[in-house]
Amino acid sequence: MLGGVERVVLHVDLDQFIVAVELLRRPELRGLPVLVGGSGDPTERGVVAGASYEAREHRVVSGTPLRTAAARCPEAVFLPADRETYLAASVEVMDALREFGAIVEEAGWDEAFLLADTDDAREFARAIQRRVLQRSGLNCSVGIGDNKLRAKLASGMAKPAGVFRLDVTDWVAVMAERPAEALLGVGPKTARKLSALGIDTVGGLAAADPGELAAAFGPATGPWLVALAHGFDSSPVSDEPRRPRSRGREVTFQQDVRDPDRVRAELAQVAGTVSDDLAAGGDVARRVVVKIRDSRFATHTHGVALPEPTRDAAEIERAALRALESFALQRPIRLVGVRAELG
DNA sequence: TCTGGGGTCCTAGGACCC
DNA sequence: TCTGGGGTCCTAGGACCC
Repeated sequence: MLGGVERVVLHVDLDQFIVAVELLRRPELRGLPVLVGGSGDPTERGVVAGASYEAREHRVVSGTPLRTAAARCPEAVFLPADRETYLAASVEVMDALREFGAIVEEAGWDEAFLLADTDDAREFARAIQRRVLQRSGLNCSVGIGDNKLRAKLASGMAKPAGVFRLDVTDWVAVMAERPAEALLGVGPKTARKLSALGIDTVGGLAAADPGELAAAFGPATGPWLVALAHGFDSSPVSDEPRRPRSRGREVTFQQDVRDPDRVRAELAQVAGTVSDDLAAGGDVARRVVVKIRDSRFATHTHGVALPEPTRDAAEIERAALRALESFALQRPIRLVGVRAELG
C-alpha cells in the first residue's frame, strides 16, 4: 500500500460511554466501581445501563438487574441514568467525527461508521481518537475494516482506546476459531440452535450449507448467517438521516398491578406520552400496538390499525384501549407499553 | 437477591385476490 | 372421492442490538 490511497471503513466506539460521561462531572469517582441505571436506586426494578471497568470485575455488566448488581458489588456507586447529558456528549462526539471530511453514519449514541479514503488508515484512526478526546474528554476505540461488519468487530478488539484492523486478508486467522456468537446478529438463541446443528465456531458456520441453514432459520436468515461467518457485508456507509419506523414508550411497574382499571389508566397515560412524542417529531401513527408483560415475564402484543394516520391524543388513547381488549389479562401486570407505527 | 427502555428486521400463518 | 398456485398485505411473535 506504499503511498497508495485506499478506501476503508472505520468503526468508532466510545469506551464505557455512559460511565465515562458521568466521570467527567464526578472525577472523584474515578477508579471506583460505578454503575449507572434506572433511577439510581439499586433496590428498584431496573438494569445496569453502564458499568465501569472496576465494576465489571465483579461480574456486573450492562443488562445486569440492579438488585443483582448490588448483591455482587455492594460497594458500587449507583447513579441514575441521565439521557439528556449522554445525548449532549454524543452530539459533541459526532460533530468531532464530521470534521474529517468522511461519510459519517451514526449507529447509536456512542458509535459511528466512517467511510474514508486515506493513505494511512491507522494514523487516520489515531487522529480521530485525539480529536474526539480533545472535544469531548472521552476515549474511543477504532476498528478499521473493508466493510462495516469487519470494522465493528475490529473496534471490539481494539478496546480500550486502541486501534485494530480486520479485513479479508486476516478474517479466517482472527475469526475462524471464535464462537459463532462473536458475530453481530448471532445472539444466544441462534447460537444454541446452531450448536444443535453441530456448529459452534465462526469457521464452522462459514463451512455450513446455506440451504440447510435456510431450512432451520428461514430463507433469508439462513444464507445470511453463512455470509456473516465469511465476514461478508455489503451494507453501505450512509450519512442519510433515516426516519424512524415507530415510536414507543413503556413502563415497568415497581410492583405488579392486579387492578384492571389501574392497568387501563396507566396505559392511557403511556398513550398520552406517545402522542406527545408524535407531535414533537411531527409524525403521525397509522397503527397502535399495545405490549403487556405479566408477572411471569410472558410478553404479548396486540394492535389496531387506525382508519387514517393521526397524532391526535384522544384517538391514540382510544386505539390503545381498544387493543388492550384483545388481551386476556389473567395474571398481574408487570409492564405496559404503547408503540405507534408511523404513517 | 432475576430480567429497563428504545428501537429494527425477519418469519409464519391467514386473508384475500387473480 | 373435487378443491391449483402465485402474489401481497396484515398481524403477532421472536431475535437482536445499543
